[in-house]
Amino acid sequence: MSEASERPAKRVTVIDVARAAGVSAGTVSNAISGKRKVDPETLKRIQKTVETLGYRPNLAARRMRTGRTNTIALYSSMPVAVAAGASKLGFLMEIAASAAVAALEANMSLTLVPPVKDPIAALQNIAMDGIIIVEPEADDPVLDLMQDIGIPTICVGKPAQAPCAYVDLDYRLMAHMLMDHLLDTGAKTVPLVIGESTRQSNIVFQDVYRRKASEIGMPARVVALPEHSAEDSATAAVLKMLDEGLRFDAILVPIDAMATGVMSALKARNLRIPDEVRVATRYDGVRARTEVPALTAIDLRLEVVARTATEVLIGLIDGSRTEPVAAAPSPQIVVRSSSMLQNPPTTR
Amino acid sequence: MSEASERPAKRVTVIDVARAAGVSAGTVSNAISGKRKVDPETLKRIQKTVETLGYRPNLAARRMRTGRTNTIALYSSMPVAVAAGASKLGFLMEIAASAAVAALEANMSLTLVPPVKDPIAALQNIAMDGIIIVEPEADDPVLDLMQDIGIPTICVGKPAQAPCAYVDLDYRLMAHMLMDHLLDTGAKTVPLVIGESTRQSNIVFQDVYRRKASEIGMPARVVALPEHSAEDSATAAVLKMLDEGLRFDAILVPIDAMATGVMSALKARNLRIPDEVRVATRYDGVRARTEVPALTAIDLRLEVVARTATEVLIGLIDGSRTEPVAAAPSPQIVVRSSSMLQNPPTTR
DNA sequence: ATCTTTCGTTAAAACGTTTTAATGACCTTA
DNA sequence: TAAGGTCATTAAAACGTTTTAACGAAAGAT
Repeated sequence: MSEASERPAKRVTVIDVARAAGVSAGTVSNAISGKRKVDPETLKRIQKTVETLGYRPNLAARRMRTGRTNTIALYSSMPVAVAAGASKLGFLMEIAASAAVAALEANMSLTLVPPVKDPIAALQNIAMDGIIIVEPEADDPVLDLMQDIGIPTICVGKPAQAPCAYVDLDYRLMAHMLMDHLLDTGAKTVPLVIGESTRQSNIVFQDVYRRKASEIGMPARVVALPEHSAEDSATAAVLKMLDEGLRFDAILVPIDAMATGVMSALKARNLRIPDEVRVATRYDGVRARTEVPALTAIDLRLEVVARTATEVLIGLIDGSRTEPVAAAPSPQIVVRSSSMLQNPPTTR
Repeated sequence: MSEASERPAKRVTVIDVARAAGVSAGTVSNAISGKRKVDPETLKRIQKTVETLGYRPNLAARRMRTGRTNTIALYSSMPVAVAAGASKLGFLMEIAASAAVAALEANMSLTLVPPVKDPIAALQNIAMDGIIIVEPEADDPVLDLMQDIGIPTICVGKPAQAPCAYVDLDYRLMAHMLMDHLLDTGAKTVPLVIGESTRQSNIVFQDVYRRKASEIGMPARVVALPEHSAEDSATAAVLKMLDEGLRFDAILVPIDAMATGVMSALKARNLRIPDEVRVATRYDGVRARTEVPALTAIDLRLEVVARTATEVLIGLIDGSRTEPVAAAPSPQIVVRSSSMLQNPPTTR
């Protein structure tokens, strides 16, 4: 309090400490970092001096010298409508929270790069040792850039480009779980409403869906929609289907914003959920839970995914890790009212 | 692609650019920053050289020289149970998303400091020009530290300490809105379940509650609980009240984790909500919305709050802003089933 | 024609740290 | 006692940028 009122002209540097402790700057550095051995006696003296002078290292100088920034960036290319959602929450932020904690435990900090118009420009002003890219697109320019300039990178969700570390989200398994669940409710006709971008999740869901459909002799009906106006275009698309006389007893809508749109359409045409139509989506986030009725979805185990990604990335940065592909935790299906029949069929 | 396979020994520096363009390093610096005037001819030449050489400034060096890090930190002291909640989402992340976007627009980046055991230690490793502190406690050590070392600081929610910039969340207004709403439903006895910490929101809610109670001649009943085990202790406390024969027809539970706990207790004793007991909480987050029945809560306008806080903070950092207290956006009450009567009383 | 301004540019200093190579002091071994 | 080896320490270099003060040339004022 008393000394806080003074406006101290100079910040205290390692040289000040050295002078006060009667040693050289190098020794102070060694004492603080513990990288080299220093006499216990002098060590104690230096520590005391650091304390009394209130020395706090200049991180920028340290970083310039060492070349390390102790920062990792978290980036997502998902359009805001999907990534941030109505309340700016969701998937990305769930990952951010866990990644930040994991990073802090390794004395790193996490910088957020939310979806903006020009992410490349934004990234130029962010110093980082590595980056986590969430759900990269097929030719994600940010991923390409990072590869080019040699920044350690890990993706959450397998990237289409070959050589990049990733933590898989196992969309294949998720697609199977959801499809099987819907079919278990006795559904015979199950369209797929999905994003039209080249994101890996879209591709895999579509692939699994088509295989399963042909396997059980169900006509495949895929509705691919733009992600930027996800909710509205989903509503429109489903209304169109219904008004053309197309009927179905379940519908799979991986992208939650689209699921919300689909629900609107179904309700607008007075279809009872789940009795007449069962609905399932992928990400068990706010949208899935607050929809009425609540949507069946999948617990992606994002805390585990984010922590794993962060730890692998730090391994890459340190150069200590050799195996860049980490196993994904098993997702869990969360069955909710949107697909929960009172009297489920006993056979498939 | 082709040149990416080489492992280039040296990174290209401002001196390389200068040499290639036939000017001095200083001129290159001026050309890039635009701080000083440089001949259009040379400017163009330098830009071209930067392009062909693929020069990317070393941010650490720049930061060391200028003393600016272009980073702001986002910190919350709230215990994890409240801040992160069951799904690690919520309040803090909602602020983070908006703040990050606002920061990026000013060429700053946002670093997350999630609640960990020793935030002071964590902060030591984070370089920042300023910090946003979310809901500081009465003698928040982080706030004190930042004040001491003179880092520009802004709080979201008015701090108890006097001299610090803040964006108010106007708890007073929120408390009034919620109390008035509950009383409007005809409630005669309305206990308050609240956190026992010295956080400003707790203090204000209690104050408003007591005034209003004495004003209308209602016996004030305040249950102050520890925040670290919010949900469980709220359940236990309410069960105890009920089992001691205490009755009430509404209950105000500002902290959403506690509201969840209160709901469990009410349901355990078979009290019908909202018919027998109305429930309201403050933050309209995942918990409020996913509770069954959904909880009446307040839209805090966090996107606006976060953006404002970020902009004010950047003003403080630049030294351009003189007025450190920004007006809070008006919160909106969101009435949900937990307090929505079929036949509301016509008079208070 | 000379004196002052303005303008674009530059060489050198400075930012605060870590690392390198060198220096003694002290101990061990022969 | 001399040679070799640790050990803790140090002076100086290096990291890559921005800023400062100085400079010459061109332009304007007297």
